Amino acid sequence: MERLDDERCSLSRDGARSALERLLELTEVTAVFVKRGLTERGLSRARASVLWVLHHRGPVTQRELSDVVGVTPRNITGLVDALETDDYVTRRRHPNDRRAMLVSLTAKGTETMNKAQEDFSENAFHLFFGLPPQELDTFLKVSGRLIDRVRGYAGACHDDPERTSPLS
Amino acid sequence: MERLDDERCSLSRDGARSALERLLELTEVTAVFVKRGLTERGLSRARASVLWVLHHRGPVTQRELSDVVGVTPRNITGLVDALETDDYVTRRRHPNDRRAMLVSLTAKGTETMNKAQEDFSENAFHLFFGLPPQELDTFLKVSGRLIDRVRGYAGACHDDPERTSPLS
DNA sequence: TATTGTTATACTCTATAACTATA
DNA sequence: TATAGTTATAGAGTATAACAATA
Repeated sequence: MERLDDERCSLSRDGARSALERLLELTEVTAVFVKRGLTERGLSRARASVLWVLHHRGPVTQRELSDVVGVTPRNITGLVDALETDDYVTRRRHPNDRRAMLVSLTAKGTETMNKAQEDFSENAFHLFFGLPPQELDTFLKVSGRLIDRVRGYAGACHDDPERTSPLS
Repeated sequence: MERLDDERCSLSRDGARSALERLLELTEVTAVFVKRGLTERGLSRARASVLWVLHHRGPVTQRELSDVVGVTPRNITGLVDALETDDYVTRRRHPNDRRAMLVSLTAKGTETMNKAQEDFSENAFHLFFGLPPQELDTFLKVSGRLIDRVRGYAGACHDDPERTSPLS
């Protein structure tokens, strides 16, 4: 914090490599952690993605689920089937378009997502508590920049901007 | 950088939540990026994990692959079958234990992993280039702390310390 | 014609359980 | 007995393709 950073182009090959290694490690442990939390609730990532979208957008058609979740309509049929069997969601016909199905959260589904959101906040607090605010700021700033860069040269093409769920 | 951080306990619920949201977004785009890179090489995550272990440990038994990669021996059989079909690895009998198989990289497998490692460094450099060194330091420091915390209260039990591959 | 959701089919990754051949 | 790897089987998630009902 004392050093003047007049060595701002000093990124070495090795430094870059170990930085990416650490980023991947962070990615890995986070993914394992998220998956573990979902498994404890009896949810897979794919099914949780569907619930997440329903929780934040309200009732939507399977077509929209397909677009937002990022899997084919065929797979949405399977995921909604499973979630319906477990009483997380219900299907009903769209009032204006008789081809389409409207998928909604049941009471159990809503309750599950509310609880999940509480636990999310709780976990977030424990995870970031005690970090010096300035370090947290820098972490968020760098994270944002990395996100932009990865998005940037990760194609800039077929990345659907609609897909913004933190679960998938 | 100028502010004295005498507000070091000021983490709000909202601040924590949005921090975790950003972390998950970073995790997500990184995972997508990694998967895309693997797909371009015709590799899945699971198969790449096996190649990664072989690249870093040399020929190992399927039992060891099972332990390190973190899937059942049955699945190692399947993954090695597929990698053998595609000429990435070969199987031979273990010289001292006729029950066991020794799995090794072929020339193609070695070449693939060398190229992957080059690309890894290349990507790392482009990803982190231009960041002020002090910001990068802070990012790595906070990342390390988050990794420790997630590992810490993500059970502290069934996390096998052998499983340290950045791919799985 | 185009779109919505489904049936049919297939591939990958994952797991458990039973079996074999060796230790 | 215990271990290494396999066969057998099952389930989840993914995909494409063909089809029915509707727009």
